[in-house]
Formats: sequence, C-alpha cells, structure tokens
Amino acid sequence: MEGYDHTEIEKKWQARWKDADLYKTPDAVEGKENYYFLTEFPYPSGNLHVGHWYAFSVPDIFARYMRMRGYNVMYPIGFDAFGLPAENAAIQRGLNPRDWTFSNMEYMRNQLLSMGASFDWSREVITCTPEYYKWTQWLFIQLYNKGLVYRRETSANWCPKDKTVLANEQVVNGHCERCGSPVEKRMMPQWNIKITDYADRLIDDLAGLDWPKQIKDAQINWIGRSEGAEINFALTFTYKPEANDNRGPNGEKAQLSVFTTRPDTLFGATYLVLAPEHLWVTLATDDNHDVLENKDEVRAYIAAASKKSELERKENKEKTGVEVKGVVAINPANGQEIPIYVADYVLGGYGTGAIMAVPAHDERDFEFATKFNLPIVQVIEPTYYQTTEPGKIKEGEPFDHREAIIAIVKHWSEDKYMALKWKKVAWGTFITGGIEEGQTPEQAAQMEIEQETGYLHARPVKNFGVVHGKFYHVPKKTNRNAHAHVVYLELEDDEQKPVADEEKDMHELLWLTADELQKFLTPDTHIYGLKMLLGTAGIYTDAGTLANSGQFTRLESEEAQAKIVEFVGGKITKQYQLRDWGVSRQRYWGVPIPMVHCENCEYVPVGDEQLPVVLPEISDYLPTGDGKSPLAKATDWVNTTCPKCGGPAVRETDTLDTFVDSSWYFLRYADPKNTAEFASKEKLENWLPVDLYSGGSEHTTMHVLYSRFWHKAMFDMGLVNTPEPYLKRMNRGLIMGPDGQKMSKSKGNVIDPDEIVRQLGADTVRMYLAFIGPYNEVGAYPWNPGGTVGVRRFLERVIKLKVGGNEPLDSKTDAVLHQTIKKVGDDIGTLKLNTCVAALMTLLNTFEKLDTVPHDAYSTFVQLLAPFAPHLSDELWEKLGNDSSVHLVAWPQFDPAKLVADTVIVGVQINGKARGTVELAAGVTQEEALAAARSNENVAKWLEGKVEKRAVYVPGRIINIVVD
RNA sequence: GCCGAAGUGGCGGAAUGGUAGACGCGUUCGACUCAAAAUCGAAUGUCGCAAGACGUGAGGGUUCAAGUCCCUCCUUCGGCACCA
Repeated sequence: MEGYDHTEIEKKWQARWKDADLYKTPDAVEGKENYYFLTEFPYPSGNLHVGHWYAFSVPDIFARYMRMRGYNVMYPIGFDAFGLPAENAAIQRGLNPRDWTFSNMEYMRNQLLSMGASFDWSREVITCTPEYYKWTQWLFIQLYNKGLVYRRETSANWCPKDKTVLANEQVVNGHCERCGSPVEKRMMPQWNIKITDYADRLIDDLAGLDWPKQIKDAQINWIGRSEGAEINFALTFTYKPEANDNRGPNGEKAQLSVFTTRPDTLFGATYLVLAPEHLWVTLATDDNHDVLENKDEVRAYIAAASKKSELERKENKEKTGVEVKGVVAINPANGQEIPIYVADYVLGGYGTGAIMAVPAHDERDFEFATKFNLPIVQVIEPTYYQTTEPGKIKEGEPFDHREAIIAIVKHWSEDKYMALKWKKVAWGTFITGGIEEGQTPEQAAQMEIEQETGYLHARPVKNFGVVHGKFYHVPKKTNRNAHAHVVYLELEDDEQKPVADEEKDMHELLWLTADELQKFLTPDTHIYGLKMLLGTAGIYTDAGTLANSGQFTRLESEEAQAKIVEFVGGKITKQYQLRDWGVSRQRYWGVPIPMVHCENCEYVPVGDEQLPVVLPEISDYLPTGDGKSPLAKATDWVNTTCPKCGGPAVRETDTLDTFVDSSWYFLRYADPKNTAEFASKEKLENWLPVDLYSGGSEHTTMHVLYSRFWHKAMFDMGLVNTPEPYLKRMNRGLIMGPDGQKMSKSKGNVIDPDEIVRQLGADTVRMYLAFIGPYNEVGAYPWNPGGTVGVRRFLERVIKLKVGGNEPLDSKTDAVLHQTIKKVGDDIGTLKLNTCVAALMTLLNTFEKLDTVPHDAYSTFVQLLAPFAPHLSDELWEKLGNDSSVHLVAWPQFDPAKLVADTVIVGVQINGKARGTVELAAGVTQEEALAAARSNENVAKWLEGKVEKRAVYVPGRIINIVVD
C-alpha cells in the first residue's frame, strides 16, 4: 500500500461499520458471555477535548479486545445532559437550555464518531429527555415511599448580592463565582436522601470488590466512621438552683450527652464544650428560659459565630468561646464539677454537638484550655511497643511489670549528656535501672549512675513523669513492661569512683550532644525522654497507660475504654462524617422533583400515572430573589391538584441534583427504550453488575458513592439483583498540556483533538494516548507532540512492510511473534496499554529485519493492531484479501512451545556483577550452562586465579558464579 | 495533622528478586540530496583514551543476586481536615 491517507481510510471504515451495524450489541448471544464495560458518560459541554479522547477512545481498545476474545461486549455511551452550564448559557446568552444542550450533543456525537470507537449508539441514554427522567422521578418516589427521603432545613450557599442559591461549583474560595461577594450559609427547606442509613454497608461491602485500594480508602475516609461512646454528664444549676429538680430548660432530664472516641480519657475531662448550634444552648438562651447567669453574653457569642462565614472559619482557627455561667456538669467518672463552654471549634453537625474536653490529650482542647486557663490533667502515660529486633515483643506471652528509671545526666561543664552504647545488643540508651523498695526515682537514678559510671554527685533537677516501654527482655526471656520515671540530673563535678569490670564489659559510656543523641538513641522510651528534656514532646494523644483514673489506673487504653463506658453507664456508638445527601437544587435545568404540596395532606408524591412531571418551557431562567427555582414563576405549572385528596396543591419547584440522574444511568443502558419500566428484570440480569467501570478520580467519593448507595436502596426494594453495581472500578489519569500544566485557555496550552486528528488521524491519536502511560493508574501525563509523531511513524512503517508468501518464520522471529501475542493480550487485560504498544513496536522492528513478512505472520500482526488502530487495521485486513472486518475475527492464540527460541542469551555474573553473556541452547543442563559461561572470554578473565565457591543457574535468566 | 500514591537517563516511561533504562521522543554521527525536509543506518545513563568504576530520592538490612523484599528518613503529588 502506498502512502497513508488517514482521512480517507477513517471515513471509509466508519461508514462501513455504521452500514453494517457492526457494534450493535445484542442483549444476549448464544455461546458468548456478556461483558459490560462502562465509562462515565460525558456532559454535553459543546466540544470534545483531549480528556474525552482519553476517557473514551482508549477504553475502546479494551472493548474491542474483549470482543475478539469472544465476549458479547456492551460499550455504551450517552449524555449526562442536565446541569448548570446549560442554564448559564441561557441566562448569559439568551439561549434555550434545551436547544443549547441538544445542539451540543449533536456536535459531540460526530466528534465521538471520529474516534472510531465501538459504541452501540442504539443504546444511547440522555438524562434530560422525559423518557429517561420519568424513571428518575419514579425511582425517587420509590425511595420516598421506602422512607429514605425527607424534607428538612438544610444550609445552602447563598450569595447576598445576587440573591440566589449557589451550587458548590459556583463557590470559588468562599466567594460567588459571578459577582465575587463572600458566600453565606442560609438555612432552607430542602429534600434530603438518607445515605447515612447505608454508611456501614457502603464501607463493609467494599471488602468484596476488586477495586484499587486507593479508591476504597478514599470512600472509607469520606464516610469517616468513628467508633466511640456517648456519655452523659449530669448538670447542676448554680445560678437558679431551683432548676435542679432534675429538669433541663425544656423539661428534659438535666444532662448533656457527648460523643467521644476516647472514653479512656474521661478522668481527664476538665470541661465540656457545646457547639453554638447545640439545641440545649438554643433553648437555654431563648426568651422562655432563665437559668444562665450570662445569657446575653452567650447569645452574643452565638450570634457572632453564626455570622462567621465559611471563609473566616477556615482562615482564623484561633479558638474562641464563652463560658456558660450558672450551670456546671458533673464528670461521671470522678464526680467533679466542671465548667461548660460554648465554642465554635465544636461542630453542631457531628456526634451530639457536644464534647468532653481532655486538654492533656487533645491538641484542640489543649489550645482552648491554655487560652482560657482551664485545668489540664494528665490521665494517659505514653506507652511504646518494641516492634523490631532486638527486644521485639513475643506475641501471646504475658508481661512482667517493673518500676524503673531513665536517667538523663548532664555533663558537669559541657552541654553533653551521658549515653550508653551497649555491646551485646547494639542499643543506644540513657542510664536505666530498676527502683528498689522504698526508693524515690531520684534516689534510684543516683544509685544507678554511681554503679554504672562511677560518678558520685548527680543532682536531681526534674522528674518528667512516667513512660511505659513494652519489650522482650532477652536475658530474662520474658516480655517486660517497664514503668520508667524519666529523671533529669546534672553532675556537680567529675568525682568518680572505680567502675566494676562487669559493668564496663556491658557498655561503653559516651558524652553526646542533644543532636547526636537523636541519632544515637534506640528505644522509643528514651527518645521520648530526650523530647521531654528538649521540650519538643508536645502533648500525648495516642493510646497509652491510664494514670490518675481511680480503679482504672494502670490499665491500657483499649481495655479501659469498655470498662469506663460501662462504669458511667455510657453507650458504645458509631459516628460518621458522611452527611445525608441534599438533592434539592434551586435551578431550572434539572429533573423536577415529583412532589406536590397540599394544605391538607402536606407533601405527597406524584402518582405513577402522572409521570413524568415534565419540565415546563419558561422564558426567564433567572432565579427568584428569595431563593426559589425559576420554575416557581411558571404558575400554571406550579398550581395543580393533590394526588391524594384532589384539593388545590402546588408543585415542588426545586429540581434534583444531577448526581441523582447519574446514579442509575448504567441500568438504563441495559434496556434504554423501555416505556413500561426503568429496565426489565431480564435485561438487567443480562448485564448487571457492571464488569468494569472506568472513570475520573474526581468522581471517587461523589458519583461512585451516590450510585452505590442508590443501587443498594434499589436492591433492598428488589429492583436490582446485586447489592453492588460495579465489580471493578478504575480511575484513569489526566492528560496535561505539553508544558506539564493543566490545559487551560488562559495558559494557551490546550491541544485540540480535532486538529490532531485532521493532521495525523484518529488511529494515531488513540494509539498515542494508549502509549503515554499505564491506563489503570492515576497519573498526569503531559501531551508530547513528539510522541504522536513516533506513533504515526510506526503506523506508516506497518504499511510499508513487504508481505510475502507463506514461507515459515525463523525460530527467533517466531518466538518474538508468539511472545507479542501473549504480551499484548496479557497487558490489554490489565489495561497496561503502553507496554502493549511497545510490544507491537518491537514486533515491527523484528519484522523489518526480514526481506518479506510471511502472509500469515502479517495477518496476525494486523489482528493484534486492530483494537489500537481499528481503521487502518481493517484497511490492511481488506488488502490481505479478507472479506469481513478484522474486528469480527478471533484474537490470535500463542503457542506456548514457541515462546522460547532455540537459543537464548543468558547473562553471566561473577559475585552478582554482570561480566558477560553466553548464548545457550534451550534446555541445556546447569553443568553445560556453567561450562559455557566459564569458557566465555570475559568471564574467564574474572575467574582467573579465583576459587569458585558456589554457582547459581536460573534457566533462561542468569548465571551467577560466586568466587573468593 | 490524617489517609493514599509515587520518586529510575535530557523527556514519557520499561523491568515474575535474575544482564537496570524495553519501547518511543530528543540528541549526535553517517547514507540519500545541489540543498533541505522526509526516509534509512549507527550511537546515545554518568565518569574514563581504555581497562574499568559508579549508577533507580537518602541511609541501613536480608540475599549468590535488590529499582523490586524489610527498617528509618526525605521529597513530590492526590484526597480529607477544628469530625472530639
């Protein structure tokens, strides 16, 4: 074939595929397994960018490969067609959002066709059509009937200047995207979906999914499950003691419930903090109650806190708060009265909106307590576990306990400290020792210093308290828990008595500076001691050993938690960072929420027979100034009758979050034209769950989580068969501009795929994108114009290969061919498409060394190339004399016997260093291989005069000869 | 701060514990050409004339053999973040 007219070839084959309906996917095919390969459907923004090519043309390689492997593959496409940009276009440019959206889709459809992707267009799903959103509404109503939808005052982003609600995407750094005013939070009644009911299942069911760990972790992190306890603190009113009849401001029992993950620190709780929004605070400061001594002051604080914008809260993290005077709480662990504060570092929406503050063991409480001069009581002593040798804890063996000291001893004249270098165990420590009966830690330290070093006059300066070290005591053959008092002493002079020889044999005495000690010390307990000395220890927030905690003192955190919760009558609970899903949007271009409000019946869902609630045409898309959707202006549409009682009623005018539309679209692909159901049971069974879902990492925690929840809710209602929608999920990487920066018009680094396709062809672009890096890993790949040239050259060289008759391939070339078949198949399977392309290039390089490539070998090559360069491959396939498309041909098989050539080149190492190579016949014995290695000139040189100690031969891989 | 991923030539990136840098780009030299482009051939980790030495973020360890496994640390990127 002469030349490479990609435009001609691509046009020709795209037309032929279309005429032949080549990619229409039957619901089922006798003898073939169905494979559902899903990619996130695009938003019809108006133009395809390189990212779209990466999202759709590269996965098409996998879809085509799976078809050639004999699967009935569904690779569908559609449009996520509701959403804000259409509405903005309407407002800014006076366009109709529907027209804008549909003309964009028309344009993008042609662009998508130019990829040569094997989409089944007969299954196209468009979320903004009534045929689709009828079922979005129907499913919403099913969730409502199931009790998973509720209406509640929820905070929304409010722009005070534009007088409108803003979507999260319209808030940029806390400011309105349009006018730049600081965004406020405003409470509005909105529809919410109880995704939190599914929080545990959304975490726990991940265990059974074949997903990358990073995606699972991101979801787990986002849901944010914490296990802890709710503990009640009884209140005593001191300003109005008559309130002490055990009644709270609203008649409830006078107590406050806090959530904590650290009930083991309860004895150290020295005050309580309530969020400004906390109900108790709201009630206690309202006009009907008078139990607080400083009601006005508290009120003023609450008002100031609510005025703080999101931005101010983020920027200014300095703790603020006010004491609630006239009432105190009782710490249920020790009966002590503790003060109550209101402070906005406690969040109203999490836990009970109230915390017990343990300033000794929590950074935030410590900061607050320091600022407000509140007591700080240490109740946890640091505890360290030796996890590496020497001294690694022996699992399952009991611990003996021992009172001990760690003595930090300063030099009499220099800024240096005593350190011991241990001879048997290669440890570096301070002076350590046990405490005898009746000794103070200081006395024990002085005694130990004298014994181990001979110094007589160490003056105790400070006791830093106890640190627990748990380790395996090698000489005593037991696990030990040393309760070590860290004592700091200073030598007054260098007067010294002789040291016993057995001490000298054990360790060497060194004088080290603090810096040197940091590198020298081995056990964590000693490093902790050094940090205490230097004042860099900070507060201890980890689990440890209890102190100052009554009968629980000396227990370890884990054990103490359950016991303390039981002791004070608390309740073990879980909390989540995940919030319920607010789905109301005060927007026009979305699915109308199918609810009607009737004065008698409250909110009633629209009856099935009235679905869909069609989005009415309106002329003014501007939102109303009071935060309602523009739909509120369509009064004819708004006024309706109640589906329940037939009385006058009004429609809900908010529309649904577009994440609702995309929570079930993949189900519709199975049965896109169904008018009686969202999809038939039978067709769902054909296709669900999705075998592999490819998408962007930005959807890991939102769309993927929402749709998993939605699917589970549907599963519980018997609407789908599986509790999870996606068997596998992968996040693709990002394509950056040639400068490595994110592509943006302002940076002028945008690559227009249409332009590149015009110049180099779709096959080149597809293959280049596959070559750029592994597809199954999240990475950022700069667009490299040179790289596209390399791929284009490759395709031109493929065309130029001279095809011969059917002479057999030589063994080496045949081995490369079969290795390539294996490699390309294996690597497409794991989406490492970059190495597939490299393997094809290697095969081409090998073929180019031949005068002519045998016809069959060339055919195989074209088959391997077919998923990557579908147009050119079909063209070459036709030129080879075939009548039907290469895309209908089965994937080539490799012959395992031919993977290895007759001879292989094996590297030879001497003492692990590469010294030469030998060519060996396949299947030689170790003796033969070694003999060949020894007789190799280079190798022999290195063996001369040396004694061989050992030889390792890994067939086909390496020979390693170990010499003296 | 917490969670996750990753650090390999000038660049994108390869490497079941087995000759580090496949493949491509770029660069250099050569062929073809009046010339250039395109194409083809050769070279291309660093230092060194060479023999060789050194090389996968740093430092230790395991191994006949470590980019790969283990420990400590550093850096970059992504997500979450006053979540008790």
